[in-house]
Amino acid sequence: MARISFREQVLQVREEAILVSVNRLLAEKGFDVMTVEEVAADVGIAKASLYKHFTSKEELAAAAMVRVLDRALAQIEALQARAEASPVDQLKAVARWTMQVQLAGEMPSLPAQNSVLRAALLANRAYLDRLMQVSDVLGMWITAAQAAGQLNAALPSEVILYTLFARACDPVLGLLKAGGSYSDEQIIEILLSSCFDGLSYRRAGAA
Amino acid sequence: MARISFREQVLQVREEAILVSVNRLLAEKGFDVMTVEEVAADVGIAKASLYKHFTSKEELAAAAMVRVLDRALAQIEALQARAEASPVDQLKAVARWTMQVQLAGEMPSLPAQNSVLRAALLANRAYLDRLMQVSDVLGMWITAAQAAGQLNAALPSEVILYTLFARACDPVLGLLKAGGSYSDEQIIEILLSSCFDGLSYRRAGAA
DNA sequence: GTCTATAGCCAGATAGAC
DNA sequence: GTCTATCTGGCTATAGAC
Repeated sequence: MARISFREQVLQVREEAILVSVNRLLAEKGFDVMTVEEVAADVGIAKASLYKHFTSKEELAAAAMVRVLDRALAQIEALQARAEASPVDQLKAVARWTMQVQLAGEMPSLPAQNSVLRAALLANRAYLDRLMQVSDVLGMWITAAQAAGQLNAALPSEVILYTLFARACDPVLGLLKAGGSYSDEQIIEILLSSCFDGLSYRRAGAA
Repeated sequence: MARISFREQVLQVREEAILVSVNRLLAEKGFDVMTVEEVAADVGIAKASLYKHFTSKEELAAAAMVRVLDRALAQIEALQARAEASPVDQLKAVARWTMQVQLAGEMPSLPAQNSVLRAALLANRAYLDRLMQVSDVLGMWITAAQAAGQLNAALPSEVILYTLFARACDPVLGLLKAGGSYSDEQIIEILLSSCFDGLSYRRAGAA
């Protein structure tokens, strides 16, 4: 095991603090509105110091995405360990976790249109790597659930994958939370039902 | 009927041209990235002239939202005329129209986090008025469909309303279109199915 | 590596001539 | 009402002292 100097540990801790701030600010305001100055002020360092750790605002966002994808992968790994759960239950657990993160105000939100940011993300190995890891595991669960007759096999598996990813930025969560009529847990269960069971009526006993 | 001078007609035409440009740019880039200068250049007038018609960027966005809500209300009115359709079919038709507009690149997208914009929208009578009109009609259809056993009565009606509204900014549409495997019509039918019937398997013949 | 200070740029909004 | 020219301010990013 390589020795890590005290100085390097301090740097790691600082980088972690930066990512916590970026994550929170990205969740609160989104990429376009968040400013690097804000991040620096939130961490309590100078803006120029931030740029020694991350060479651009886009890289800062990418690091935040890597961070949240790592959290997702940890969740997924924990789910894999419990082999008794059916594929569809594992997928529901992932969706539940995703919505919990969003309701907790910890889900970074990036604009889909910004081409500079897109290019930075697509050039970021760490990000792409995690994104593919998540997609691979979820894709396997989806295929298995369809084969087992738990998920609608008429839907393309990519549609199901994208739909699950989209739970991370579903505006309905925020609207219901703003309404104040439901607890976070209730909101999640309601949306889990509307997502998997649909808006239409289901005869009692349907899968 | 008040006489409208030629000069006033020219102004109305110009305002309409402005709104068309704003609508398109809001759909393409979103509010934060769109610039007033861009809008002016697209219309072919000077930025200062734009500010004679609309006193702020937020008001510009609000006017675009009023415009799209008017289009939605026209659709809804046309649906109301066809009384033979069941409530759930009318709701599906609205969702279908909403997704068509988004796929056509004509759905303005506003950030949910921007507080200045939110305040401007909530202070805009024309916007709130249309939003309530749409919500009222859809709300009635939802209640009727639930009473008729077509929609899941266990779901709060506001959840269904919000879920339908959210079709206007569903990222899955863009992801599938970018994939290139499906036509716009196929994408819409697939997402209509996943929205109303859910991701889970349904026994054949279920409503 | 950290800071202060600033370059360089571009946004939203306005002044004032026509 | 339209234009050109400009103001004002905030942004990303960097230089250079410590």
